[in-house]
Amino acid sequence: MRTGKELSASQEDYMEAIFHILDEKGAVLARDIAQRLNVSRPSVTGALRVLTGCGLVNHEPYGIITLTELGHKTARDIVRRHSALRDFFVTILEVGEEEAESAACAVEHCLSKKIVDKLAAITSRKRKKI
Amino acid sequence: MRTGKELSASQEDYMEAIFHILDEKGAVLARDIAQRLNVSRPSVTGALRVLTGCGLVNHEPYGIITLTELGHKTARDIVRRHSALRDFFVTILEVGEEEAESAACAVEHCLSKKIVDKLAAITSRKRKKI
DNA sequence: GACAAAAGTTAGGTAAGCCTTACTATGTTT
DNA sequence: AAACATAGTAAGGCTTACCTAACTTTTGTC
Repeated sequence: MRTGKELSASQEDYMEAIFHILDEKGAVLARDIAQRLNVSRPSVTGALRVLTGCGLVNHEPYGIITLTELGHKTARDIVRRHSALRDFFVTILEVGEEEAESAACAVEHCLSKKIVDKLAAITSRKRKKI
Repeated sequence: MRTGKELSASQEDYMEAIFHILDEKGAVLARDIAQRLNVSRPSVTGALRVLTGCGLVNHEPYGIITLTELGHKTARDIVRRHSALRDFFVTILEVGEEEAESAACAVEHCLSKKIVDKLAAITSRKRKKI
């Protein structure tokens, strides 16, 4: 188990997907992940193995897919970061929803928590003022 | 010549390096690029071939290295984007120079011109006020 | 102009990270 | 127990971006 290792962009995408599917359906099938990420099932299997190895996901072959406590925290952070960025782009930069979303996707994997937090602070300051 | 193709992050780094070396020394050796990017000379040869193919660089084997008009414009944009981001991080987010620099490096390859321009506008607005 | 040093190129290889198709295994449902 | 949906494995491919070793070209110096 390589806990603590930095996740790659695509690994973060998998975490994000699992988090959302869990949220929306209550249970996660590998198939759902594949569909959501536009990826083949074997790719999902591979990703799950790695994420399980990192201590983020609970998963045994043919078993159910859940997030560990650490995984849940991690995924929530990733999702928050994503939202914070999208909100910043929409609220502060005033770009369209769609562009904001894709910019958030692109950037979310390369900014530190510190910087994202500062961006979020700017967004919420403006929201309070208005 | 695949003009118009998006550059990868490392290709942008090469462009940036060439631009800076040209600016500082007036002429570019593959060696200088290698040194600056911490890369082997063969890697530079390969990158130059691709960038030449994209119509950004003028270079024939054993010949001098220059930027095409398009290449110059492209490189200048990349450099501007980099500076704009670093300035935004320093001036608006108030993070340290070093962190700002590395965040700029990380993000510069994934944000649209439009968004970077908006960030730059925020920076210059604040600078005028203060 | 010869020749050594410096610069550049070629050839061949590694590694990470993705992805795929085709096949096999499991497990659930009737 | 058969059939069907779902999951996993095996085997392999592609791309990007590097590397080293060895060779070629250019350049600078006597």
